[in-house]
Amino acid sequence: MLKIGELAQRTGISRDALRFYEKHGLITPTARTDSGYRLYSKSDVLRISFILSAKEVGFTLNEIHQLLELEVTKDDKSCQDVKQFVDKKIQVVNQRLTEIKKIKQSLQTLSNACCGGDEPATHCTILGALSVQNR
Amino acid sequence: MLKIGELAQRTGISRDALRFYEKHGLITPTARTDSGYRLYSKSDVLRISFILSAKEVGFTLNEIHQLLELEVTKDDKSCQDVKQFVDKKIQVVNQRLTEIKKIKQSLQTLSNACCGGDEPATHCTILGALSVQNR
DNA sequence: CTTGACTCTGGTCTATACTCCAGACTTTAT
DNA sequence: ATAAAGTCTGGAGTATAGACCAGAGTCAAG
Repeated sequence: MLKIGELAQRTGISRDALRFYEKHGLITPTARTDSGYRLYSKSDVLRISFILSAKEVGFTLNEIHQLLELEVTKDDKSCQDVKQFVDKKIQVVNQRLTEIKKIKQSLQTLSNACCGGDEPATHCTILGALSVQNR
Repeated sequence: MLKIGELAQRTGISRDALRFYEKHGLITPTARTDSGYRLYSKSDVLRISFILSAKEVGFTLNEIHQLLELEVTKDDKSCQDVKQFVDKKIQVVNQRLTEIKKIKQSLQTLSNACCGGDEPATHCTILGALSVQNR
């Protein structure tokens, strides 16, 4: 079990941020010491790394909270709800995937354009590179 | 040439946001009318759509500003700088791409897990699905 | 030629996601 | 056993990305 400082170091996020996430229901330490110190387990580490990944790609803490809350139960009705919610999120993720690939292409084109590259000079700004993609 | 309201409608972003972007140097209207109304051209529309894409995938306005400022000149030195900056960004984008693919996989696994799916019940939360990916 | 829709600048306000104290308690190292 | 380092709660402060409003000017239609 890790104390908050150790977890902070391991995940590269601040203690304050960890407490902030807790306050907003994204994570709860697995246990507390008698004196009230937070204790985090391996699954807490996994949870944090999910939060970081999701944040990285543009989900808000609120959305991440919703994702983490998802749990398919035996109840058919709630299952349908979850599936619907998840499928909507998959669409969002797909959209995001497309956008980021376009941006990557643009950056790549830009990187290749000069410094001995053989691309014409019109690619020499990000927008130039982008509009090449769009043709 | 479009007035601010028309551009807002076309891009789905508010007038206020457009003026905000202008204040922070992300975009400048191509022209102004004698009375001071902003006038936007086609390239402004392209610029906006780049800003939106980049925002979508998690770049801050500040980073987007840097991306838009990039311009490879004839000067070799500045060219090296630009290439270095862009290559760093490409790494970031690649990282983001990996993260988002992992998240997509997890969502997909979750979506398949129940409602008649044949995945075992351990996949029934996003973290369950994610840890399956990690195996 | 006026009324309603649009735009201008400048300013305040809000939500999100933290960061940074303060004052008190706990743990660790010497 | 005491000093330094770490942790606690609660609250104030900050950066980002706008939203919203006021008061004034502008434009298009009837």
